[in-house]
Amino acid sequence: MRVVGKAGAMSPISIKDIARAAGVSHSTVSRALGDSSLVSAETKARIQRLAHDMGYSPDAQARSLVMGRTRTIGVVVTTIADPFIGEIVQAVESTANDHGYTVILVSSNAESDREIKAVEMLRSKRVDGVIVTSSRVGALYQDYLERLGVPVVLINSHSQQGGVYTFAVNVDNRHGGCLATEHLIQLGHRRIAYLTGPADHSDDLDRLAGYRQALAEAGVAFDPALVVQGTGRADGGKRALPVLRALQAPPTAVFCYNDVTAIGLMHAARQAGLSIPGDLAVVGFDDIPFASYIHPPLTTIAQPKLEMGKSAVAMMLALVSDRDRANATPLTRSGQTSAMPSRDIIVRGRLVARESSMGLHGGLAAN
Amino acid sequence: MRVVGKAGAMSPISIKDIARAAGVSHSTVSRALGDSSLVSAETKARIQRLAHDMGYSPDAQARSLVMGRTRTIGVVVTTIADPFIGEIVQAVESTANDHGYTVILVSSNAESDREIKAVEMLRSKRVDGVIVTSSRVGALYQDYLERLGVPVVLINSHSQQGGVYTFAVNVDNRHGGCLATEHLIQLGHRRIAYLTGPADHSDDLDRLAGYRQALAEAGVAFDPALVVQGTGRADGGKRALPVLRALQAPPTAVFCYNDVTAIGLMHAARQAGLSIPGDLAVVGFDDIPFASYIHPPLTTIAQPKLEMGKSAVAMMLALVSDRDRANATPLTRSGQTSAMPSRDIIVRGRLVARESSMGLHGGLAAN
DNA sequence: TTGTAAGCGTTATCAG
DNA sequence: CTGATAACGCTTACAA
Repeated sequence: MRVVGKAGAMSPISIKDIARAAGVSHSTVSRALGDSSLVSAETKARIQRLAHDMGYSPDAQARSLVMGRTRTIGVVVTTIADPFIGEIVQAVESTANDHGYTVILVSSNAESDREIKAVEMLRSKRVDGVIVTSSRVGALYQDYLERLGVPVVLINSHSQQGGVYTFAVNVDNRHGGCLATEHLIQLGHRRIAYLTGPADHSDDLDRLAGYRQALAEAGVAFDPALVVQGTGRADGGKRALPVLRALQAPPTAVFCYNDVTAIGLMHAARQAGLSIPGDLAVVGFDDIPFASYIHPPLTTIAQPKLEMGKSAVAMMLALVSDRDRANATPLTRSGQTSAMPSRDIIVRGRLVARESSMGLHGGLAAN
Repeated sequence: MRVVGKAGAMSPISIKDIARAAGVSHSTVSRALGDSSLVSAETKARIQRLAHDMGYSPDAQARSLVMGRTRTIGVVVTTIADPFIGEIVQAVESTANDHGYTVILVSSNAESDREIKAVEMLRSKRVDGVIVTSSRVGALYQDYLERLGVPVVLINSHSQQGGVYTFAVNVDNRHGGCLATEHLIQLGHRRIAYLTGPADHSDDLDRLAGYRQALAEAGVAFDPALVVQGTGRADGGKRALPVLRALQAPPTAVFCYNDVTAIGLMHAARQAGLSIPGDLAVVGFDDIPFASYIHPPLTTIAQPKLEMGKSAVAMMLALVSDRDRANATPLTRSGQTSAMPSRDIIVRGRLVARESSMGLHGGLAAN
């Protein structure tokens, strides 16, 4: 049974406390703890033991104050209660941790006042960099991010114009749109709708472009009536169904901006008595965890979320150490250095064919 | 067009810079910025203007160093790529932010080495408190948490024994288990299975207890064969199906530890050609966002996630300010103070009846 | 009302 | 190898 001692808010022990206990100066303790070669192996060992026994924990704030970096990155999301964002953040957080970095999480709910408040907070905390996920980064917001003076890496976010500090990791939306549409064409569909995400989202426009490209390559005429407005949320899919059915020549297949939209659409279709994929084949985008668990399992374009998170952190870290190195030689406008070959990383998604597009015994999956 | 100036890593401006520009001492600046009454309204305004114009941002670390608190809380989760946890964290993060607190997110993947690394990190960052979500807090882990010396609030987590600093917000699992089971009994089911979560999880045991209580109150005999082991993940539901079907007297309904398990079960059932709820009625627990979007929509016990997140933060903040106040009067073992009436908050879930238990025209939902 | 000085816990520079 | 000493940016007695 361990004696706990006074449970009150005792301030944690510092290197000075250890110094006193060890009969040395606090700088020697600092060196010993930092495994410096300027301390005799003997006293080093002694001090390290002592520090351990006394339950010493270095004060990251004090250290950061003098070191000029916090080993902390800010992660800004609209909401983490979104399965796709959740997976990205999970990847970001764990790779950051593996590299000794801590993550401060801020959610903005896509409200611009919260966004600027968030940035202000991160600035005060002196984060070494910021990663922004799945946001449409408006001009004002981007300006604030720029002024942070630290590297900013955008994941699947669109910014107005590239800024000095802004780098990005994006999925190849056009390619994904192509894959999805080609898949449906291959299954014999000719009237294929595209159910969009939120308006003015560049991801959405690129996926649409991929859709059109695939149609064109297959010699299928593009029909603007088949492009239906969604929201990027489940309700968008729900509300789109009646619109699709009201068309003179309704589609036999729908490519949706994302999985959540597709799920909303399928839900509504089912309630309307439509069979999927019999009456309507559906393809989503993202491959959220539940895509394979809904009924029918959703065909989708899988984004390599883990890879994207890792890449974003790697990019961030490269930028940070870059800046360290470049104290007298600041980043050039192009931001090119040996360690940082490019300011944009594009990763490709892959088609995950499931039953929502081809049924249990349909097309490619026949067995 | 704004001139950006040297893009290099210029250190941000400090109160000394402002002091120099304003022709006053840095302490006057500090006071002015802190809106102290010890500065003439005139100079105060002048300094505040200046600070704004110069783009000043206070250094939270320096401030924390002298103030002794960081206004930062650590949030530890197993993984945020879990819809339930995601929603809790969302609630925690936004309420914390509303109160001027920043959230450091750490995910442990339920690996004990990561858990202790996480705690060590939070300690170094000098967080004012820690909130732990949905973990089985093992003895070792809890010991580490205790030694942090800051308040710890557990959300839906079970700890071995209450420690000095450990407080909790929990859903009433027994009550939830009761609700779910009563619902199935009311629909006429008598052979009702319980599909468990991960082994040795107290949540699971309490839900089981609620299940048994409801059975007993309805005069239905408890059959141990109907308690089938799951994992808390979708695969648990999947693997449980054959076990359930192999029983001499298979159940007509299943209450699952959580929604994810229920979804895995329903998925498997569907592939096996069973109809839900016709062949098997299913009830989950949590009410994750997708519960209403799967097919059939899942009947479940909704946890008040927003309320739980808010309560946890409120509790945390109360504990923190408590400790502030109690510099000379440390917390007693009971931790009772005026502001903190109880060390445990229990919230009740509510039944959300959907089609997985009663079909479109079944029971209560008939219209 | 303002300035001076000390101190928070570190690291780093410079003598010894 | 080790110890003073300064510095990081801030708050806060204590003096003026």
